This record gives sequence, C-alpha cells and structure tokens, in this order.
Amino acid sequence: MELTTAEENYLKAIYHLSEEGKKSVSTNDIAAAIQTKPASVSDMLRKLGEKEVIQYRKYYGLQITPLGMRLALQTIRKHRLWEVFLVDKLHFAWDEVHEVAEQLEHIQSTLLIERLDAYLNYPKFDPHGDPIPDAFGDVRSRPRIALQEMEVDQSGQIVAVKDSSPAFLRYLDKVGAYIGARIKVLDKVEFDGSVEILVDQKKTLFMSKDVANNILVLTS
Amino acid sequence: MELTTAEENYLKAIYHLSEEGKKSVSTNDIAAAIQTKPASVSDMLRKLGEKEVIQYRKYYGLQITPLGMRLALQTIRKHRLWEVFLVDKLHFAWDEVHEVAEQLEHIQSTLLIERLDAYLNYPKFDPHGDPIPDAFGDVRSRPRIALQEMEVDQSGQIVAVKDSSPAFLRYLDKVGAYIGARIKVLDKVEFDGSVEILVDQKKTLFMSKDVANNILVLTS
DNA sequence: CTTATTTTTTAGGACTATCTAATTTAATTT
DNA sequence: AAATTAAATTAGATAGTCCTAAAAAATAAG
Repeated sequence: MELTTAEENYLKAIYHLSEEGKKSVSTNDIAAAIQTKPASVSDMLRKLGEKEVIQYRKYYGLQITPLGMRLALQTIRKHRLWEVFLVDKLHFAWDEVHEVAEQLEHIQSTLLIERLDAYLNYPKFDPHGDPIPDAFGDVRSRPRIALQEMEVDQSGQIVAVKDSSPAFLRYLDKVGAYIGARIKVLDKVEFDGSVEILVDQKKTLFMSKDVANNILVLTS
Repeated sequence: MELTTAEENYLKAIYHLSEEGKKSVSTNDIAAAIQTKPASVSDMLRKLGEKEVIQYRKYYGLQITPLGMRLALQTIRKHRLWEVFLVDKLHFAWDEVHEVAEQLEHIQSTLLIERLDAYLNYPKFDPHGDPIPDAFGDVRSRPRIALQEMEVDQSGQIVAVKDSSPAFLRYLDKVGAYIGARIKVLDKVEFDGSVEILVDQKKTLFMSKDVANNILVLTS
C-alpha cells in the first residue's frame, strides 16, 4: 500500500487530531490543520476511505483503521528521526527543523530509515521531546504532565511542549527552559496561575499560566 | 525561480545529455533518459522554454540557458552530496544510493544543503568519482580517460564510471575494481580490445572492451 | 526530387490535488 | 416542530504531469 505525499499529510493530521481532541475529527479541523479548504478535505476523505486507511461515513465522521494508524506512525517516525538528524548532526536549532522534516518524511526507502535510526543511535525522543515510534509503530511514551499541574516543591524534567510554534520555541530557548532541563516548582501564584521554577538548580524563572500549560514535564 | 520536481528531473537529464558531447539534445534522447514518452517531453520543453531555463525552438532543438545551467548544477550538487552522505555515513553500497538520492535531491532548503556539505567536510567528488559542484555551480573536474584508452604499462586511479547501472556497479565491486583503486595496464589484446590490468599491485584482472570503456581513470 | 521513414508536436484524455460556489445534511435555536 | 445556522459534500474549474493516437515537420532513401 502506497500513499501519495498529500495522502500521508492528511493521514498524519488526522492521527494527530485524534490523539489530541479524543472525540471525532471534523472536516473543518483537518482543513485548519493542513491549511486547506473543507471541500478538498471531503474529497480526500473519500479517497482515504477507499484505500481503507480510515473508516468514513459522510456527514457522520471518521475513524483511523489499524492500517491507517500503522502508516501514520511510520510517517511520524520518519519525521522525528529526521528532526533528530537535523539537530544532532547538522546543528539546526530545534525551531528550524519542522519545515525541512516535513519534506524529508516523505522520502521512500525502508533501508534509509533503518540506517538513519542506527546512525542516530536509536533515539527514543525527538528534539521536542516527542516519542519516536519504532519500526513496528509502537510508541513508549513516558507519563508526563503539564508544568502547570505540578505541585510546589515537585521536581521533574522538561520532555516536550504542546505548542511547538517557532515563536514559543524561541521564547523557551531564550529563558533557558530547553528540552531536558531539570526543574523544580518553587511557587505557584493562586490568582493568575503563574508558576515560579528553578532551572538546573541555578536559575529561577517566572512563567505565565499559558506558558506553563504548554510545557510537559516528566515528574520524578 | 522555483522548479517542480518533474521540471528539475527534465533539466538535469538535459544537462547530462548535453555534457555527453552530444551536439544537440533530442526529444527522443530525453524521453529515453527519464523513461517517459516523447509526447510528454515536448510538453515539458515548451514549459521549460517559458520559464527560460532552456531556449527552445520546436522541431529545431534546444539549448540550456545560463539560468538553466545554474539550476541543473544545483540539483546535481544536492544529488551528489546526498550520495556521499548515504555511503560515508549510512554505509550504503555505492550501487544502492541512486534511487534514494533521486528523491533527496528535490528537498528544498539552502540551509540544509550548506550544513550537509559542511558535515561531510566539503567533499569534492561523489562515491562514483563524479565532481560535486560548489554552491555557485562551479565544477573542478580532473582530466580523465577511459581505461580502454590507456597504454600498456600506464598507471592510474579509477575515479568514475560512465555507466552507473546497479548491475555494472555490482560487477565492479565483485571483481574489486572499486572507485579509488590504483591500477596498471599489463596488456591490451588487439583483436577484441580487451585489457589486462593489475589492481592495487596484487590482483590481475581481464576486462572486455565494453567494460574498460565504461571506467574512467585519472592517469598519473 | 519525390517518396518513405523517423522525429517531433498537437489533440484529446486520465488522474491527482486543489479551489469557489452551490447544495445537502446535521445541529441548534426558538 | 419549524426555522435558522453551521458543517459537510458535490459540482464544476484549473493546473500539473502523464498517456495514446493522429498530424506535421524534418531527414533519409531511392
């Protein structure tokens, strides 16, 4: 079963949306996610339905099939491995990788991706802290919570961000809250939900509720 | 100026065909080179003419413009850099790289290609011995001749092949005539044009005229 | 120097992916 | 329950790339 680049992009978007929203994924949601028009989405859903990567009943909604899930995870695996390559080997900043990885993820070669995986030393997480599915599509994600939900005095390690827009990533880099940073919650301000944290046992930092909500922490 | 993947492939083929000493490049030649039909080529030539990467007068022939030359060399540069990456870093065999490099060469990102070049230590030749154009499209190619044209007792180093089909590359690997091998011509058989050579000062080898014609040697 | 052959181009489809505009269905409001 | 609004789908175009079959132009042969 082979998918075109466009089909892969739709399927990936559908996968991500179903992981987040939990309820059913709407045509409009997909259109917004991949910056296209709902009419184009309807067209594509019909095709993806025919290819049996989703189960689709028009006007009623859709569900990814096990086949579709496998294919989506394959694409995500490729995307994240390339991100690791770009950051670890080519010294891209972690907010510069997305656009290029979007292209690289569509290169078709099983051998290439296996070799790349080995060359990168079988990384388990990408530069944003998101887990990299293995060759069989299995993902071992560590339990993690939003920084905003941590208790005072609780420690942990920043492992991912929900919002990975370049602006947000640059902000994080600037204040030193990179992926992998060890943090401890010093205080939580009741009335505005902002948080004071200690980064790497040396730097204290204030974060608004919104920012703290976008940072995922592996607690310890 | 941006070219589509298909346009890049046509332009690359045109460039290669005009380099091969052919006076003018024919529609049929191009069709054969990229495995398509002459009708499709005519279509594309009109478009490439409109984009001014070639000068095209129907029924009369074509010529690459300086712009087209620059763009073709950019694609070739990307292709060859990726080949170096695949062989040097991911340990692909030199006869496995072509198909994947054909895909990778179309990834669009100037930053990526500059970083890759640096990461590979600014290689000047790809695994087949072909020169890698620099970022400005300049190529410094070493003078080289076909093995078939060498004199008895003349020495040299295998630096490239004309025919880079997987079958031929596998054959070369098998007999030990890899790129970089130092060779010396021991004898040339008059009546069939075959050649006897010494590889790396230890192994003697017979080659048919056809094979010897496909191997390029940097003489010393 | 005509005729035959080869090469090249055009004409007319097919397929993918996109769009706008119109229509249909579902959901919400009154 | 009917009317209104929102969401989703279809219809009909466009653009890119490819195809087959037919026509036109250039080249080769008698």
